[in-house]
Amino acid sequence: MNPPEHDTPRLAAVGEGQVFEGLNESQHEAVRYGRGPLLVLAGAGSGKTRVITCRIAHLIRNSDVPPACITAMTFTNKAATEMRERVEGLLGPDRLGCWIGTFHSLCLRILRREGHRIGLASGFNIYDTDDQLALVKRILKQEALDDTAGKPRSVLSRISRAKNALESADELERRAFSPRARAVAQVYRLYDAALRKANAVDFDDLLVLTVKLFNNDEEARRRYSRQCEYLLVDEYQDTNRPQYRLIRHLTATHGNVCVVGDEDQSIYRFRGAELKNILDFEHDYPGTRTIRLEQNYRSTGAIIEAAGAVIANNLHRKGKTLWTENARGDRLQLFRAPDDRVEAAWVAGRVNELSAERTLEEFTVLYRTNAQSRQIEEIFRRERIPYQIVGSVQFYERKEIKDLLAYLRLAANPADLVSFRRIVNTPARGIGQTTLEIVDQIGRNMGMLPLDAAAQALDQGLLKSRPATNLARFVGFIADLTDRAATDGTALLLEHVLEHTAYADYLKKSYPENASERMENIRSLISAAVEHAEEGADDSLQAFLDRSALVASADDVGSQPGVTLMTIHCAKGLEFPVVFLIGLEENLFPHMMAASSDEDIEEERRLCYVAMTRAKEKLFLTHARYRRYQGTFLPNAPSRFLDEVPAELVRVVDPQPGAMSNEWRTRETARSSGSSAARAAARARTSAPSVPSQVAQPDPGDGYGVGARVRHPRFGAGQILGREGSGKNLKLTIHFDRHGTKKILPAYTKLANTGDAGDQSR
DNA sequence: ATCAAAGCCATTTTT
DNA sequence: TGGCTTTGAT
Repeated sequence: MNPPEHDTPRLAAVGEGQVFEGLNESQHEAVRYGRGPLLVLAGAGSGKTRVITCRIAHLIRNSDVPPACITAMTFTNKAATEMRERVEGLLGPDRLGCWIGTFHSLCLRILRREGHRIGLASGFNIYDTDDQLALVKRILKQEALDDTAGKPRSVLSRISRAKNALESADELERRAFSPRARAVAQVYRLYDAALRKANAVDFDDLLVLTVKLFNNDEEARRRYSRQCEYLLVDEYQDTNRPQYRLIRHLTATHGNVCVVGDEDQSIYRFRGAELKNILDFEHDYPGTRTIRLEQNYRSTGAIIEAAGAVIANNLHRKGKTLWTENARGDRLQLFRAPDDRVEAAWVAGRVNELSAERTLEEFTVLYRTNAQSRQIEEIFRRERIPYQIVGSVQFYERKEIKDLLAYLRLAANPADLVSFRRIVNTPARGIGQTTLEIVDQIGRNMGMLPLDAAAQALDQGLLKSRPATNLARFVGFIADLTDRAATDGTALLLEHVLEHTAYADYLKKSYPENASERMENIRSLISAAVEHAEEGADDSLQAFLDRSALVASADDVGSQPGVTLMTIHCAKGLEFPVVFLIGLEENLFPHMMAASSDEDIEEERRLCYVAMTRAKEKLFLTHARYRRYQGTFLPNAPSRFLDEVPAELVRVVDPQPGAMSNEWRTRETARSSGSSAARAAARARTSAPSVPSQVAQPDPGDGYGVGARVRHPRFGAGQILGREGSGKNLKLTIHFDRHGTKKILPAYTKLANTGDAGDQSR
């Protein structure tokens, strides 16, 4: 397994020193390690990108490995770009020759070349979630399965889960025991058939079909294993089953793979990431050398210690202890806000205070759910603090962009049913439901593609004259577009679509509020097309569409001036001098939906760990005792994660008595002094600060205090949100983890008290 | 065909 | 609470 030529790097190689410069001992070992499986457990801020890039440079420069045998896989384009640039920085501007890209782009490349071997037609389009959803909705409606299978979103997510488990529709059906599961399996089968018919693949398919190819085709497998003779995988903790299989296939002949990851930063379980991939790596690849990168170069000692104490509560980990030579730094600050407005105001106050000596770009506000950005945005606008929100609506998900691209996609692939449907009457051109139903009918009965079916309907004179003219014009336009695609560049095609459809007028009419903004987006799309052509790689329409499908966000983090607001998920891989982590409350973080299983709680804790380790110098934590959430104003106990931070690392800040928001004040005075909420608030203000959290609500003595966790014989675990009446008439509003919110009379139902969510001290 | 009212329902989302 | 989809009326 260890051919001698790669065992010892050649010392005489030019620039060897440069490749190794400044690496610590573990990093150095990881970079120089020869052939065979290598697991690099890289803690947050431990320089893992550096290790990967240096290793690639070292292989090429010092070990004479041909670049064509090196492949590095990442999850994001951003990571891939950064890696490519850094390797180029180390090796000089000469052409790299090795493959550095995302899993999806690698698979796409393979499928474009080899897809025919598994019956995939060339020129397929790639469907994103939007397109998938459109297809699922169609199927549900057509088959009248809406009621049985569930809502489109949930059906789609079940299908996706099955795909990520490498389960076919047949397999899903075999172990489907409820009518609903059977219906889902049926939709899955129809959905896959519809995809193939539309000559399209979804994101999951890119991976799944590549695995299928390698399952069936040994020759292809061998060919690509050669390109992956030195395989490096980034963020291994986030790989799902197809990705795992893919890596196994590609390394079956040589077992030569270097995976880099951190089990403590795995936060995509909900998308199929399997933590066991990294936990079992040593078992899967016997003879693995494991190297831990535990020195953190990013954060202060206090931050590292605090984050380490939190993550130590997880059981499912390999175990690492992050340390740093950096100064201890300030203590963390914890602000206990009475409500979410005060919380937001406090964040704004700290930003204003600290911005005397820092630029706004050094701050970030992190939250668990997108909805939490609202309060922050409001106060930032009021205080005139510039901010930027990252990751809410992706550029390529905008309607105007998707519309325009749909024209090109249909021109490139006339089978693309979803694109056809999307634009056949957008902008409105008098092609209505009735017309489309006729076309649909023909398409299904005669097995025709949408455009052909439309032509057929016209030929047979099945349409009234007005719709017929309109439809004929549309079909003609797409045909014209297809012709032009052979000669014109993408930018020109887009301009043509824009002009011919009078899309600008459509925008003005349909979206008077923000038509110009949307038009600007279209301009950006056209610029992207121009740039793409200028890069000179592959100017074909397909190459542009592929890129549009796989390149997610156009706007990069930090590209806009101001404070950055984003979810914790979006923050992964980033770092900021000052971090505000807000909304540290039970039900929110850890999120209600994740309260049911230990695995989910551990993932939430990892999320908390990721958030904390983004901070370089200052870390502020906040929780609100009351929060407006989904239209209601509810109490929440402080997050259990707060209890896990050692008290001596935290300075607790309680609000000024007068610092309550108006709404809070009116509530407080409106209620009688005996009201539990008012008492809780009073207690919150006067209580001595301590890190083990206070209960948000006083216990009324019967064990059914607001915030308490209870168990219902039929609905299972839940949390008390409110109470009315007393004695026999006591009525509780309980949110059940699995069955939603219900009103329960404890006099009639036996409720078991499972401990107060507010008091998590173990 | 188009628009307004009314119901509905809420995590996270690298590609 | 608000954003999205469905429904109903013109």
